[in-house]
This record gives sequence, structure tokens and C-alpha cells, in this order.
Amino acid sequence: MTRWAPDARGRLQRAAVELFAEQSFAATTVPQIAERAGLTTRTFFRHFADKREVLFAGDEIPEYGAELMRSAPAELDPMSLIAQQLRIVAETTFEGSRADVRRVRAIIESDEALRERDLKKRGALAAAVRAGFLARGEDPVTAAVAADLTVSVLHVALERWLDDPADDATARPLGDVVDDVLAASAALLGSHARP
Amino acid sequence: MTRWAPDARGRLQRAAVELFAEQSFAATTVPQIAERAGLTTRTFFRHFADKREVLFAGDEIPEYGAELMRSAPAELDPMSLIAQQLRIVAETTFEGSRADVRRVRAIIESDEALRERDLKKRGALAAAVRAGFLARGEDPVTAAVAADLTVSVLHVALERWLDDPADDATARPLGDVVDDVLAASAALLGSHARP
DNA sequence: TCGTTCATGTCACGCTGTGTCATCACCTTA
DNA sequence: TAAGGTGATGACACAGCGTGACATGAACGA
Repeated sequence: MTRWAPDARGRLQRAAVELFAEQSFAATTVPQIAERAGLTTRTFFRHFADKREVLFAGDEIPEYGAELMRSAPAELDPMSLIAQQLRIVAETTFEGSRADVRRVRAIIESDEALRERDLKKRGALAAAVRAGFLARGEDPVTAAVAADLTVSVLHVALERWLDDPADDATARPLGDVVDDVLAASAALLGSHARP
Repeated sequence: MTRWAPDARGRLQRAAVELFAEQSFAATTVPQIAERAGLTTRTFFRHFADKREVLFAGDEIPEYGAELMRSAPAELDPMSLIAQQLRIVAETTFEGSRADVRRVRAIIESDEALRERDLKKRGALAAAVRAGFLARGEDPVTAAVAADLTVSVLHVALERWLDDPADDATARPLGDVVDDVLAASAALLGSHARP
């Protein structure tokens, strides 16, 4: 017999997502979440730094991306690396869970403070990718722009993938959407007269 | 004889910047700011939606950018438009106030919540530029990526401009730094084999 | 058996941000 | 000049966020 029911953190997360969907993010209070999970407010804040974090916890894409960059062939040019990296991320962490991603996405889009936190996560990913490019010997400016481009392409593709009206089984795979967006980016950069 | 001292908003902003510099953003409370400005806490929140906003208020770059895009020649390709737009913004809103920008920047960099808010401002700019490209008839993917690229280039250039160890008079003009970053972006594609 | 560890509970508290009503200089309008 | 409206500020109350400090008791190791 254990003293406490197991997986307090998971219970808090599930209770939070339920309540955010039932009411809204702004209307649900931390005491409500804690009560539904059978815990106290204080315990909630031991697991999550703030109320928003309960929706974002467990997101390790930056670390994953950094690892991918480290293990990629050193001679790969930046654009090819981006393309390869994004395809792997698309296939391993998003493909197959479009419904879940969309549900969380809907909650995030519904609240200003959550959108803000989402941008922070993007920033963290950009910083990780930037560090990865620097470690590969790219010059600082290229590293910075390439990192931002990576994040931009991923999110534009993600947005289009989630907005695809087709059902999950027949929707265009995220990896393919990523390639489309990359092609558009290349065309954009290519349209500029080079010195 | 007026009932209240004038420019309550400005007094609050100045008091806030002083206190943030003296202590830190996190350590200064809204009542402190209000007291230094000779006002009440309630009045602070009538002028600024939250404590962070006092540092960001008056930032109208998104509106300015949208206006620039509307008045630009319709036949300009996206990259040229970005280049032209950024040069104008660089010269009109940043050049000449490097010291001020740097001071606010230092405060922002020192606090997590402020960095987060800064990203939100970037997001607002990206959204405005994106809408501008859509209004010019660009396809949605190109518009989205071009907007993100615009914001990225501006911020990478800004970062390098602020980090330039030369003093304000002799530092490389922001407009030139923007051109450098744009060139690096274009070169990014050059390294990528085109289909 | 004893002491440590560790997740949780309990309590107190300061700060953030908002709703509501009062105040009173200033500005109309007659 | 008198009456009434306007608009910025003050005063007050309050719910919710997030943290510090200490207590509790099951699990675990020696």
C-alpha cells in the first residue's frame, strides 16, 4: 500500500487539459486542477513552474534537434541538414498524433498567455539549432538565420498540416508538407539578385 | 493649476526603467514604481496592461512595417521588399539611439518573463509582415516564411549592431549590418543543391 | 530498530491584476 | 456664471498566482 496515488504529475496534466477544454485556460484555477487530481495547490507548483507550464512540459524537441545535428555528417550543407532534420522530427515526433497535437494546439491558440509561452518554446528550439550550427563551424550570422529558418519552416508546415481538412489517415504527411515549405523558402531566397 | 502633475504615463515609464536598472525587474514591485511616480498601483494598471508592458509600450514597428509594405511598388519581389523595408526601419527607428536601445535591451535580457514578452512582440511584427505579403498577393507559404525571415534578419542584425564594441559614432550603421545578414541568408540557399 | 529520504500537506503571505465607486479639476453649453 | 458632463485619478476590496517554512509519514537502507 502506497501512501499516495501514483503519477501525481500525470494526473495534474490530465486534469488540467480536461478543465482547459471544458471551461477555458483563463477560467480554470490552479486549485481546481489540484482538486480534480486529488492534490493540493502547493503540490501543483512543485511539479510545474506556473499554470501554463502544465501544457508544455515534456517538450524535448530542442534537445532532440541538438542531438540530430551532432550526429549528422559534417560535410552536409546547412539547407540539406535542415531538410533532413525536419523530416526526421516530422516523422518521429508528430506523424501519427495529429489529433492530440491539434487538441493541445486549440487550447494554446485560445489564450494570449499560452501563445506567448509557445513562442518561448520556439525560441528555445531556435537557440538549440543555432548552437548546433555554430558547433558545426558555421559563421554566427549564418547560424542564426539558418536556425530561425528551421523553426519557421517547421511551424509553417505544422500549421498547414494541422489545417488540412482531410482526416488523419488521408492527410498529407507532415514530412511532405515540410518539403513544400522548404521549396518555397528556397524559391524566396533564390528570387533575390545575388551579388 | 492642474489637479495632477502632467504625463503620468511617462513618469511611470521612467520610474520603472530606473527601478529595473537599480534592482532588477523581478525585484521591483508595481507599488514601488507607482510610488516613485507619485501615483497609485491602480493607476499603473490603467496605463499598462501588466508590469512588463511598461518596457515595451510605444513599439509601433508592426504598424509602421505594414504601412511601408502597402506603399511599396507592387512589382517588387519579396526579398527586395524585405531589404528595402528593413533599411528604412533601421535608419528611421534605430539609427541614432543605440545607447537607449542597448539599455532597454540589457533589462530585457536579464529576465525570463521579459524575454518572453519580447518574443511576443516579434510575433506581432511577423504577423503584420505576413499579412502585408498576403495583401500583395503572395502565396500563403511564401508570405509566412518571408515574414519570419524578415523578423529574423532584423533581430540578428540588431543583435550584431548592439554588440559592436565600437562607440556609437563609429559603429557600423545598422542598415549596413542588415545588408550583411541578408547576403548571408541568400548565400544559405546557394549552398543548397536546387532541384 | 533507527534514522534518512522524499513526496505531499498545511499555513502564511506578498504581489498581480481587476471591479467598483468616489472625487474633483477642466470643459462645455446655455 | 451656473449647471452639468467628462475624464483621469484615488480608495478599497478581492480573487488568484506563486513561494517560503515547517510538518507528516510511508518507504528504504543500515
